[in-house]
Amino acid sequence: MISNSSKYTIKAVLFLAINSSEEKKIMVKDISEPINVPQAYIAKLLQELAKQKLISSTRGPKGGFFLSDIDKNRSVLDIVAVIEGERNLNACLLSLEKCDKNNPCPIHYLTSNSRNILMKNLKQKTINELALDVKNGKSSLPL
Amino acid sequence: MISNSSKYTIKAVLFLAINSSEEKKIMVKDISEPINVPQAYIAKLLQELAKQKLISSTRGPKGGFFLSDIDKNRSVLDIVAVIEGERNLNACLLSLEKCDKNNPCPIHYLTSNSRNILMKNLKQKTINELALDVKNGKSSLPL
DNA sequence: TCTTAAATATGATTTATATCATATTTATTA
DNA sequence: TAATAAATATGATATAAATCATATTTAAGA
Repeated sequence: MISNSSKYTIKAVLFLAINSSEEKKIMVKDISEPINVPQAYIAKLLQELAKQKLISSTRGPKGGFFLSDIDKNRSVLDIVAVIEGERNLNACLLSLEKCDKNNPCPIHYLTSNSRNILMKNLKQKTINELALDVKNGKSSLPL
Repeated sequence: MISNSSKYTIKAVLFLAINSSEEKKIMVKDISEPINVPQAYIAKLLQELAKQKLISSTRGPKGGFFLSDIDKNRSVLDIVAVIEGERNLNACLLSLEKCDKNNPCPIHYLTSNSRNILMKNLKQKTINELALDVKNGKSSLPL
């Protein structure tokens, strides 16, 4: 359900939230090293996010990636959804076929509450809040 | 975190729980078709479960797979753990590195409660209970 | 004890995901 | 406006997961 790509992406976006701003753009090579993800790989992921307007970027000298205020107020789910695609996110963790309350598969009730909680959490939390947690020592890097 | 293989395996084991017994063994080919999983693939998964003593089997004519009473009282988690391996199960859904309450990663609290609930559910529910749900119309096949 | 029907063991192939490489476009600055 | 430094676009390669193929072992029954 959640791929490595999503994890890498969250790392990178969180790094941008903590370290970048409109005035302080960061190059791919200066992101990949501290978050410990291959440069070419995270570049591809960040490019996709930029294309989807979830993060910001400019080309050329002095260019790089950064988060605008709008970007920082995106939810973690927004990020994950772009990487995973909506369909994968909406599939149950374990569930066998399309199923719902009216027509539950045998393990629907083993997975649905867990899944709903995860989705709610990811939807409520903004990138900015994640960054604040780190700054306040509530959670810790290195990633 | 949870692979296709686990889903297929749950389908097959549940099918066995409903349809097999010590006296009524079922061949791979008669399992793969109704649960809609390639024969050679589900064969490999069932063989692994048999090796780990989570399901029962005998070779030769009149042979096949079946669930003993002990098998039926295994938890869903027991099955999934064999297929996924313990390490993958214990990794957070999204989490970045090894993290826990004392040293939470930035998204630890977005994922841990969801994960704990899933694990608890999978651990509590037995194969037999799943089969009963189907028989009582609480959940529905086809898988 | 021979034949047959089943699981088992092993490994090959395919497909998807992750990773790497490179040419192109764009923005800055001299 | 030329040189440079960055993202972007595209596609190639490597690795892992899923799927397929086949030879071997075991048990039943004639």
